[in-house]
Amino acid sequence: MDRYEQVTELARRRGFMWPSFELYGGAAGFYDYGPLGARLKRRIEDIWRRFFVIGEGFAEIECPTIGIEEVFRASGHLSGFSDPLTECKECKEIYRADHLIKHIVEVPDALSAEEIYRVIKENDITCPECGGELSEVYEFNLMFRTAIGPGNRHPGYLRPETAQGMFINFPRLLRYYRDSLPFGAVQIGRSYRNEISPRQGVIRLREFSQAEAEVFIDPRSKRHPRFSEVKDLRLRLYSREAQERGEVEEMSVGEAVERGIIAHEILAYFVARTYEYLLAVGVDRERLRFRQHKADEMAHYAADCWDAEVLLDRLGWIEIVGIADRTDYDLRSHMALSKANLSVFVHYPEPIRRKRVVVKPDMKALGPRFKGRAKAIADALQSMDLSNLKDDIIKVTVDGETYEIERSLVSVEEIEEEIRGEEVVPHVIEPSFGIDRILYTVLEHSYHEEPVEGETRVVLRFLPGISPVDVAILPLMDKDELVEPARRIFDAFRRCGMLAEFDTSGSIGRRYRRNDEIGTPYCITVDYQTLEDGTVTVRDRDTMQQIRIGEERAVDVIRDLLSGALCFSEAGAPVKA
RNA sequence: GCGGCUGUGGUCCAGUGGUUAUGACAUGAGCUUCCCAAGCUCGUAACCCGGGUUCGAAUCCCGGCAGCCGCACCA
Repeated sequence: MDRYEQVTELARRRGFMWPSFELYGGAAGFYDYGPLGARLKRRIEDIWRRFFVIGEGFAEIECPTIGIEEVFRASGHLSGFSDPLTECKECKEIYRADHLIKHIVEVPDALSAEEIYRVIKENDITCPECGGELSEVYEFNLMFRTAIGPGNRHPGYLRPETAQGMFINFPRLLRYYRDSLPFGAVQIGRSYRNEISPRQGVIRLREFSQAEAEVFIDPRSKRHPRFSEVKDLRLRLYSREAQERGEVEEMSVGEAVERGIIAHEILAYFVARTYEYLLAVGVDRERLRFRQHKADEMAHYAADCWDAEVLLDRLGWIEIVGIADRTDYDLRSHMALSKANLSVFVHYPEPIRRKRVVVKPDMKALGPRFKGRAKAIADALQSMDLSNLKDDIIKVTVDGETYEIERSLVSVEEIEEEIRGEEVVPHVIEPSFGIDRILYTVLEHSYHEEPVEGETRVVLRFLPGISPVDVAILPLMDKDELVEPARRIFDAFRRCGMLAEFDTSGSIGRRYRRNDEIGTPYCITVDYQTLEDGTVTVRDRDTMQQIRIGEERAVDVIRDLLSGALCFSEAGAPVKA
């Protein structure tokens, strides 16, 4: 059994996660989170909120998971998110149809399925494996399609990313942020991709959870005001050049920007915050690196892109976060299709005063004379170079026809104007997190086995605040005189909103092991001494050491231990082994 | 999707064309003043699904589903 198997087996058995629809034989690409997994996921998401919603001040929104066709036409998912496939009629092998005609057509991407099929036919292309005849080319789109309302007139698509919700709400968000850049909006939610063959448990799912931030910035400056907070963080970077050499470099974020390894401060800032977040949920620093996309693997619009990758036992280096500079691609696409103005008016610090020469056609005269064409002619006059306006008769050509205008009908004035700012289309920096992959990584990186008196102890070393259960309350034995005070303590925890478990079953040692296996950081045991002096023991998951504290302090001590305000060895009197 | 391997209680695994399908661990009840998976008693719990062959199928055959590995795919 390798680590992947051990972790997934534990996860299934103890209620973290398991394949969906097991009752009916299952369906690949779908996973359920059980009682512990759902809590763990919520905690991972809540820490994400602490970083990006609270820490960065990005507003969290929630949009439908079904989108209408226009959204995905603009985003490019309708055309670019599908692959043209063809199948060999003999050996049933499936090929990317566009790959088969690469040597004939320069840009196969531009062709429709029918056109690709025609090229295949005309060039007698056959199955590369067996030489058999190829089937018609069909589009396989990775988006799930459905119908909105009865009939098929309004197709809907399950969103393949949460990002579009932020883009299409840009005007509302901009108003919310009182018309000023930069600002960010985030969404945590489900996305859907109809993967051809999902594998590896929760690593490639057809329905998965993303946490995405879209940070709208002024494209004229890619500096970040809080860059100094992160510039000394040292990260493992696997840049394009480093990948050529095959070795990861460790350097500070500031150095990476100075040397031009990370494109700019803002991108680097979010790489750094991502690093801090991943450590905060329990990703192992030694098994984490940031890898830059190579030019050919980057989405065509992206200016630079860095993935956070983690090392997993069976699967190798896996992408768990992507941080991309999407430039203004998305907003411009939506502008083009929706005709809405998605730019922002940015004020200059000081208005710029500028002299300008303006051409003013005499519309009183031009209007009656040229009627419907007057506007076009006036526009043409205004866009003419001043040097052409010197003659007594000015010749203007509009739509192939030439008109003669007397010079007297055109006045030229020099005016001084004040320019207070300009319209910019914001660029977007997008940190995009795969929550399910992060959750699996946290499980695997937390998983430890250690020998204890000839037995193997399995411990999930979750960071405090991540573990699905905060504390377990255990009567030493299942006796009324011990159970009653233990219940009292248990209730106190519940009243304070902490996740406590109560367990009387089996020997005390067995219960400690059970809690180790699900990562409960502390166990409180009520024993016979509790009845005498009102103290209980607190046992630390990682060291298995114990201290004694007064029963009435239990809630406070555990809370402070979890928050890090208190250190275990100083929280109470040590218990002799 | 293709090819190979696999599918037995919650978990891991044994096994056979024929009565009531092994075992371990886990789990429930109980006993034991029990602090690191101890012991004892009793219990719960399984042959992936569908079809075929057969007097009889969990076992053989076919199909499906799922998992693993390889290929392809991975915006």
